[in-house]
Amino acid sequence: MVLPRAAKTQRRTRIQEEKEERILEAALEVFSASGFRGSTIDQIAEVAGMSKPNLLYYFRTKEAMHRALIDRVLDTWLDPLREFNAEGNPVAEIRSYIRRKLEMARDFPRESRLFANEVLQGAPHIEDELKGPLKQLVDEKAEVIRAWAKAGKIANCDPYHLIFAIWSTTQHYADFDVQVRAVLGQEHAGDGRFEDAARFLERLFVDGLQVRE
Amino acid sequence: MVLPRAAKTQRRTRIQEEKEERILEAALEVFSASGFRGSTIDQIAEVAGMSKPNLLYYFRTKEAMHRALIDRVLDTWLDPLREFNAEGNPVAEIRSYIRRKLEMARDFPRESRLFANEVLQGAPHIEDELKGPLKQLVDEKAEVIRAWAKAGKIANCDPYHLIFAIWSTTQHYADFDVQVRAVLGQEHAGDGRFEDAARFLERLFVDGLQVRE
DNA sequence: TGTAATGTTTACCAACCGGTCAAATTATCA
DNA sequence: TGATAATTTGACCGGTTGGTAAACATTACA
Repeated sequence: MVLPRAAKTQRRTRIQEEKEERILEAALEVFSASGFRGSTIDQIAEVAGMSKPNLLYYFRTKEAMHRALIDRVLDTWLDPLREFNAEGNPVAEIRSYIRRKLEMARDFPRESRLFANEVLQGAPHIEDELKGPLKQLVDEKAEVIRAWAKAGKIANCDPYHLIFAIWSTTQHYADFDVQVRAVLGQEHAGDGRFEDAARFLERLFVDGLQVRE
Repeated sequence: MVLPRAAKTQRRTRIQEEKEERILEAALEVFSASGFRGSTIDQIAEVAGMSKPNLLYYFRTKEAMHRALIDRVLDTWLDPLREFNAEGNPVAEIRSYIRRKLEMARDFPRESRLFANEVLQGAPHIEDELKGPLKQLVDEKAEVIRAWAKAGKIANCDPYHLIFAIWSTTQHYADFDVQVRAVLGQEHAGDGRFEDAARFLERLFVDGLQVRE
């Protein structure tokens, strides 16, 4: 009998886990570099070191691979925002949020580009995630920031646009890496630009959010 | 005789100008939404209301269309940075730069996404522009900012990362529009988010760059 | 060990895609 | 107006792409 995909939902064998892992890793590599439409199953198969039909044995369609990848990565991607703590010191919380986001841009640029590609092209596959879990989480943290501002702990500012500003400035170093490198030139070959960025951004946001007399 | 593309370089007829205009407009629409690889000539042809071979009569290849589009748009896109004036008041200059960039994100989001798509996927077609004209312009303006900082007119900060921060925060509202809308929800249906963003960003950068005692 | 389920591959298909060609149509201008 | 050049189109081509069918190989397990 051939009931591969149906059986999978019941119990996963060692082989299944290994292969699905390898496929998703390869899919991340390819999708993040070329976007959904720009990527081909053959490319992913080659990176994964498997044949195309073999990939399609584990994921019925290209879309299914993409979806599985999104689902797996989205949670991790939002972790830094989740750690945002209402009880902590506001300035320290914002500072460490920036730092964590920058570390992710440095260490997981493919994940960042995966979402950037997706959102840039109208988010055809993740609309629900944006309007659901993402919005919910941001609403919650925005409320925290608003409370801080009301209590006079930080300057009065629009919490949503603050979050957007932190997202955009930090993810910029992953998504637009080529541009950043091109502008900075050869002398910033290593990871030094991330430290420079951290210094600049922490200062910008901390000073920019200081309560003005 | 059929010498279409050769003749074009000598003098352009009314029809040629009109059609090339229509094609590039359609190309902007399609390329900005799907990236280079994700776009097809058929899509562009349909948007332009012309047949595919007709398009290829004016632009020999898909790449030629893309290149012509990039060349046409890049100059306009860098205009706000060019207007950055060394003689002006530093805070006012930065403030109006932010404002102009935000206006462009609002009024020309397709142009922004065109470049975002390109850079995100490794800038395969605009590498030269990034390392040449763009870097040159940024170097020049970075020097201006550095001089301001040295003269104590603004806080001491890395001028390159300041420019990156302004780019990323403003272009975010064009490139990640879907996400911004999803998070803000229906209540921000109109262009109000741009005014909120302007208020927030101007204040963030102005206060963040104030000279600290 | 045998056998049924799981995993892999080869060969293939229909749709799509970038691009060509030659014929047909339209504009230009002497 | 007529001839010549410029423009437009339909038919087509070879290569690619997402996906399938079925034969073959391997694993798990009674």
